[in-house]
Amino acid sequence: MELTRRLTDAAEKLFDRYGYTATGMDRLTKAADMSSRTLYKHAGSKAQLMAMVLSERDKRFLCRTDVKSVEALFDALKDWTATEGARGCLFLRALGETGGDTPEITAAVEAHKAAFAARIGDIVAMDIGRDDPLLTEQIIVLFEGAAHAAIYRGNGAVDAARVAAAALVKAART
Amino acid sequence: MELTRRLTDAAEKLFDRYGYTATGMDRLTKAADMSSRTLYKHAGSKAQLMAMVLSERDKRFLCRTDVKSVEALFDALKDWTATEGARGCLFLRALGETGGDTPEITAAVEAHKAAFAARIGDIVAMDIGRDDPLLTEQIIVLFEGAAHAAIYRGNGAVDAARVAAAALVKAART
DNA sequence: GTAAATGTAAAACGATCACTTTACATGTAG
DNA sequence: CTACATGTAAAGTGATCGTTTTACATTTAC
Repeated sequence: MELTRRLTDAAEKLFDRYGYTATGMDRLTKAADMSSRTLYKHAGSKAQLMAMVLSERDKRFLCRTDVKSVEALFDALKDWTATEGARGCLFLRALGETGGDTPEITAAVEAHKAAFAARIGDIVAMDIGRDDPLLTEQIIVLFEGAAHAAIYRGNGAVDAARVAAAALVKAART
Repeated sequence: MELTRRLTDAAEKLFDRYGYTATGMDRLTKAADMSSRTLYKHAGSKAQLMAMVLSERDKRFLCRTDVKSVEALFDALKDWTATEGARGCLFLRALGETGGDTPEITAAVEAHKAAFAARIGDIVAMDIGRDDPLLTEQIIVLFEGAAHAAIYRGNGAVDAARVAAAALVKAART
């Protein structure tokens, strides 16, 4: 549906820019250019709308990080922040704003983070030719850290993360 | 003032647990056991209250990370999450919830992150005997990443970060 | 031709928001 | 004795919250 896509696209921008709780439904209806009746017919509730937004974002993230090396992963992160800005992980922010008390949101965050961790594990395995749980955890930490440190440190944080990741990968390969 | 401390302590817990925007003033007055009149006399506004909370938290953070080595830094992080839980950086969460549009909060976050980066720089310098901007940036990223990945990966994220940090420090020392 | 589906605009819902005010109690300093 | 500072409880401020409803227009399908 074109309407649903228009809604989730507008909602993602507003939630990301102003926060989930601080974004009111009237602002959402205006941005998506639809009546509140239609919004509720398509989304059900504000929490479900956020869950839809997170699900779309998860898909987009997995597309953008469909890469074969750890270095390419951090290039992808740099692309992301360049095109969409660096405001931290929208999933963790939504979880924090709702205290984990909103089931739809909590479920969407858990699904994304599981997929994210699996994706990193795959990239690490492709890069060094075998599974490596510790290196995977370290790359997860470096990626998450770069995404959040970039908020106040800028691109330098992503660069530092990539260099660190490359050193760890090199050490793991030998 | 004992009252002010009682207020900021209660507010920090509520903001951390439920989020800044989702925490109402009546919940705050009840938790601090004071009238709203007294709350406003001491805090001025909700945004100023959050700024006070962040300022207190900044002090506590700097006390807890008054260490001399990078390894001790990650031990301190593990202590922190063990005693206070892992819900991500309250400063970045407050910034995200307000979209950077609340001056008192934005200022408190910037002050803390500047102090944090300086602290990491000091620890790195003490550990390897000289300044190292790249290593400092990498430790910032690892610390920030461990704090956020710990939300969904648990203590393993902090352990992985410490091991990675130790390897980077060792490489920088030789 | 008519009924269902899908949309709009706009009013109304009760609840809650951050914040202020009124009215009153208490201790304390000049 | 008085005056002020500091606190409480509770009602009231207008605005905004997420959500539902009413009333009506348009398109699609049998």
